[in-house]
Amino acid sequence: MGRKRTKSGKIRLAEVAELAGVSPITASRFFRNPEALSLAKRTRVESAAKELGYVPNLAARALASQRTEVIGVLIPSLTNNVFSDVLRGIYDASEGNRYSIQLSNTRYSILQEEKLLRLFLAQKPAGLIVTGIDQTAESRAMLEAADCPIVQIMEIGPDPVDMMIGFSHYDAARAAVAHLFDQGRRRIGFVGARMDPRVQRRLDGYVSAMKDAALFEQRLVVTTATPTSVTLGGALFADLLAREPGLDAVFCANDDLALGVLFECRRREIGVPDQIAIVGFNDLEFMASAVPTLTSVRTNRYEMGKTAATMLIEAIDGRRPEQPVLDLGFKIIERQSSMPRHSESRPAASGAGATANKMVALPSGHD
Amino acid sequence: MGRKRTKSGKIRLAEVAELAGVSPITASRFFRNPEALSLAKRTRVESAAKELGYVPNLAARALASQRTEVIGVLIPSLTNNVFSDVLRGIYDASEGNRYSIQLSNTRYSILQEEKLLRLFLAQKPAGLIVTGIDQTAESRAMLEAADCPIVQIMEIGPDPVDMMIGFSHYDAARAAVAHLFDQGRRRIGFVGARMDPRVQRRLDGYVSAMKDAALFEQRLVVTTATPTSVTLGGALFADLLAREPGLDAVFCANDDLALGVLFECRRREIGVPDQIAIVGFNDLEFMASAVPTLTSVRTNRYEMGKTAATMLIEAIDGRRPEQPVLDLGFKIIERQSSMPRHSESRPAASGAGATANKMVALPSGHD
DNA sequence: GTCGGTGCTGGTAGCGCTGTCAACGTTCCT
DNA sequence: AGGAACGTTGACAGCGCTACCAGCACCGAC
Repeated sequence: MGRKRTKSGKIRLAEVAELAGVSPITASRFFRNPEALSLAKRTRVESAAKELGYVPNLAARALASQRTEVIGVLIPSLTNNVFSDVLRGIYDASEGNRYSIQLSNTRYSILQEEKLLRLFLAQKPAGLIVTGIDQTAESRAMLEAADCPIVQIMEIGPDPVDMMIGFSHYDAARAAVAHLFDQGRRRIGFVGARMDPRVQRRLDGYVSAMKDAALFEQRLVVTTATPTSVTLGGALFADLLAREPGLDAVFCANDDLALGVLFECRRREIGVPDQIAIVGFNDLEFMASAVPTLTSVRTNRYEMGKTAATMLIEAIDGRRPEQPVLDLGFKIIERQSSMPRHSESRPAASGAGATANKMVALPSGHD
Repeated sequence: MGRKRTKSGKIRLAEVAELAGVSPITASRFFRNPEALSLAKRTRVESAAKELGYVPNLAARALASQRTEVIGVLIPSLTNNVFSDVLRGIYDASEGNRYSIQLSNTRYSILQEEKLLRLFLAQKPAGLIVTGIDQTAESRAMLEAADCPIVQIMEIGPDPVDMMIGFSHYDAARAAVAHLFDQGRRRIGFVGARMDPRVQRRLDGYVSAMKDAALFEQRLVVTTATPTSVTLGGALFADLLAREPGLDAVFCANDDLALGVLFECRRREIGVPDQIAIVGFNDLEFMASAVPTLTSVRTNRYEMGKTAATMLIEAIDGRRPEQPVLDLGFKIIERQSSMPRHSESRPAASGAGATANKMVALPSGHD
């Protein structure tokens, strides 16, 4: 392989123990439960380990202890910004403790998820983070039978496998539509892509809110199974507009689509919000910076990942949370794109950068 | 933990061997090197394994064989879109074979990188993917001494540790500036954030191109160590404009900044490209969809990740690539934002969505 | 003074798999 | 026909660590 072959710089636990003048078992305990040692031995082992640069062999530990210190994470996409925030939270929370993250991408396929789950479970993970609540029956059964704590993330539902953290996409969508009603909008379109279960529930929320107001029409809904993108937002909006020229607002299932809609409006010289209001979903960073600034539903993605991993680790360590289901909520961040029609839609020419920055500094979404 | 405790559904290799009527070693070989078995035994072991639902115990395998089937990946950011594309490539390439990805986030700190490297190396990974060429001396030494193939990604340099795949950020930046020269621009500003080594090399490329044309001035450069964002792009551009009102183009170190600049121009009613041309870097999806569409330097991020992982796995399996350093190149994707001044800057009102889509379908950047 | 409890420590015995090497049967060559 | 060469198989001996349980010292309680 062209690479040097080291003798595998093996410093074993036994060597540490020898240098410290204790038995290997005592040394082992030092790494797993230092409080169980007398102070004298603890310091002896500690300095011996440091002196030798000892690093435990995880494979041996896993084999002997019949469990790993791996947290399996199943997410449906690596591309979606939403998941990169969640992941960052998970990785941040797992830092500094002994657990390591094993990530797998289900690509929005519950069959793939089932396969990966089987793989994970076979290695006896310390814990599992899975996305959503729509598993196959088989997956569900495996999760129920799993001998480790499990957190379902991204949304909440009535029947948690174990723990659960997220928010109601249905309620969030209803709130977004209610906001548009408040702004005097009536003919509100829905634009959605990928149509995974969570987007579907956003659609359901939109439909129910529209029906409650007796404003629902099927032609107001444009969706596709295609993965989301900014460009796609523009294309779907074009479709929507062709079907319903009297449109006065669009609720987009995510922010990329919303940005695409905004660009398409600009292309067609449709005033935002004067002619059409736009509301996105997730409140990605650019929403506060667009012109006009774009209203969105803020979701606490980083916090979700971080809390999920923290809860999971606590549970692994035997400290189960008092509250296994956590609703992180959401927050409508009202910006220019959904202001009432007669308000001025464009900010003063200069100093607008400051305006955008001010939007970013709005009260954070931890509701 | 409130979870059922299974008896740990252990089907050992020995049981498979017994059912198949062979020795455990033969069964073991079946999973590692099936060609070494006679066809009869191979099928016997195969069906026995399937019948019992055998899943190998990776910990035991790692312990006995003194090596893992883990590929360590060190990247500086989980937030940055650029890395999510690279990661996706890496994960895609690692699918279907027996290697699993272990990801760690250095957060743009080479000290953190060194720490993580030490951690990884202690577990004897099968291979390593590290970002960039700017390691600490200590890290470099560890990499040199490592007993596994290593791929450095994201850029190429003169002194690979082992394998290397990327492109020259310096050349790419020079090409971007040359493109702006071609379009008749002279007072070209540079906007950069985070200023990690690769952004720094883009700046170096910009500076050298500007100096070659005797057009360089320090005040044309605005940078910050702050992490990048769309909003930040607007703010940095505002700074730049205050320093140099005669500006006629901006080269942005990434696309988020470029989008921020575009929005800021819109806010200030500065025509793009009539007054100011904008060029971004990476060619994220939204660049083709913005209004006007935004010129960018296309980089082959997904391919980079995928190829890196593929090369690495091949090398692990003993098939080292003939060419250990791979330059994936880049490509200037010329769009409206950098058209010459006198051309019409806005497309026809309708059908522009199609235009944007056409841009997306341009010949791919495999130079 | 003996007893049981508590805190700490150590010995024994694997966890499930694979590296090494020897041995076997078969084929091919001379 | 004999032997070497090859392909295939199996026995043995751990990999480095920890679970389990026993043992020791020391304590206070009866």
